[in-house]
Amino acid sequence: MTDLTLFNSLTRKPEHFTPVHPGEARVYTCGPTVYNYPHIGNMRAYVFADVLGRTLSWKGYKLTHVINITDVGHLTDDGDAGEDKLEKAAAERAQSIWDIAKHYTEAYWADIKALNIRQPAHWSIATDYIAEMIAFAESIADKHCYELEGGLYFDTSTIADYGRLARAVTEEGEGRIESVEGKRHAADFAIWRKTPPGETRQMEWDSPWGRGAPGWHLECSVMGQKLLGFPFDIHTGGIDHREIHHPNEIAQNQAFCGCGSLDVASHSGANIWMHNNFLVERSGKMSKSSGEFLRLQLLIDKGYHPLAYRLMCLQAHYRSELEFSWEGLGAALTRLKRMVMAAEALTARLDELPATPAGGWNYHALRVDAGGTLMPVIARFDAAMADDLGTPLALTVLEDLLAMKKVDPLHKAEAVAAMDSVLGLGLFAIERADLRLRPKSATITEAEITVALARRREARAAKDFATSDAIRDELGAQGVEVMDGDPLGWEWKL
RNA sequence: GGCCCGAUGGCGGAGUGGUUACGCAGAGGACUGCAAAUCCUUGCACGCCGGUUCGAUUCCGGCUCGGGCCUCCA
Repeated sequence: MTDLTLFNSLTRKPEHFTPVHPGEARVYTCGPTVYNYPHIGNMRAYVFADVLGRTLSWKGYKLTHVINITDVGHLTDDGDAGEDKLEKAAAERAQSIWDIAKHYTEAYWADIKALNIRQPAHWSIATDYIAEMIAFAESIADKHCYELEGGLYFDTSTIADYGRLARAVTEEGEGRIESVEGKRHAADFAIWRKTPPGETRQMEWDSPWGRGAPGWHLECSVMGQKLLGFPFDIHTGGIDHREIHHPNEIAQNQAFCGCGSLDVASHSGANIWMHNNFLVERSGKMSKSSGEFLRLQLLIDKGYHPLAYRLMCLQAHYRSELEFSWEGLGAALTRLKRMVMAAEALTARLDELPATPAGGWNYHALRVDAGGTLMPVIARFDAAMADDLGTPLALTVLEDLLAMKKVDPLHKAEAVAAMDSVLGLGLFAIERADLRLRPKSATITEAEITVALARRREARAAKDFATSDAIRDELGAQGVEVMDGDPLGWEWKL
């Protein structure tokens, strides 16, 4: 078994994974701010975090994964002149802020489920930790913070190596940020924001610095510390967080730990910081503020199975940008279909396999073919995943395995189940037929298709090919492709 | 303006100092009344200019182009 190597954004180097607590892996993932629907680019971050978690399980670690839900404190801009995203959404829709948060949290969870992302040990909701946030802030206030009209601010000059994760000093720049009056350094950020005099917010709490709400960066520090303890093993998030949010989170963690230098990585709160790159779309970046953005549900409405999108993510390395296109999604769907069909041939033997171990298959749990003929291919798969989550390569190994002839189907079924428990494509959970989603634009029902196909079968039996071809053309005009040699018989054309 | 990335076949996307994954699309074959689906086989690439080297797509420098961040974003 190959040692697990992960790329640490803090050192910008691949590092061997050594758990803080032997046999355990504790992972914190920056989750969504629930003021709007997640787009598919957002979801790439959770597919990545899920694959990381599954790989840690595969390596035999007992995983504790936390994903937070930000339902307060995230401003529309970082100049502190912005509004809270949740408050803004609530005002615009004349809804309770709690309803807004609930609605979008549930939409997010639906996407999580559709993408076969495993449930973390905790979904930590920011507003459940207000008291802890105040306590955390109090503990660092004297040494590292100062109070202004607007609230409590973190003085970034009080800690060493500020911004090291970002590899950039943002002190100067073009000065496009409207600076807050009295801030000592441009990079200083709000720990606690006071509600402006005369205003009332839907979400506000009393604190030693007045009635108000916590700063966005504070939440993650507090929930990570509370649920996983400092230092925990891995902190993940989108690459955008590498520049502002995570450096600020690290600064708070350093202050909390009473540590200075970042020479010891654990002083940042986590041993390894990992960031997934963006999903990009040629028409422009995936930005929520631009209005239009791609939701997973749109993909489904067009007839693509959500797991085709998961496969699309897995085809690229998490640290590479990934280009989204409908053609690319279609390619992933076709690839997934062929993998599912190859796996279907093995399902008859699944009952004979040992029960799936808690937490999924892992390298040590393989027993049917231990030391046997499939170990070389399993070792290749393991090496691919162990090398900083090499999913593109791991996929090719899985396909090699699926194509192998003359191997014991039972052994093969176990190996496929094991690899799939790492990649999470649900090869044994979905069937070829499940991939035939009905596009919303379809003008014909499945019942009508069945009737037409029955008529066509009669015509073919009577060797009346003119009629049978006419029926096929009619169906084709309605977006239905007839496939005589296929068990399904027909498919939607995308 | 500052900081940072990238440039691989038709598209997507790995990887490597010497034999360049893989997927989709394309081509040929099997099968089929035909077509599709499926299976098998297969053609096609490392931005430009220098340097290091026996040898560079891979290392170094420059150039061109593209992208990201320095407002919000995974």
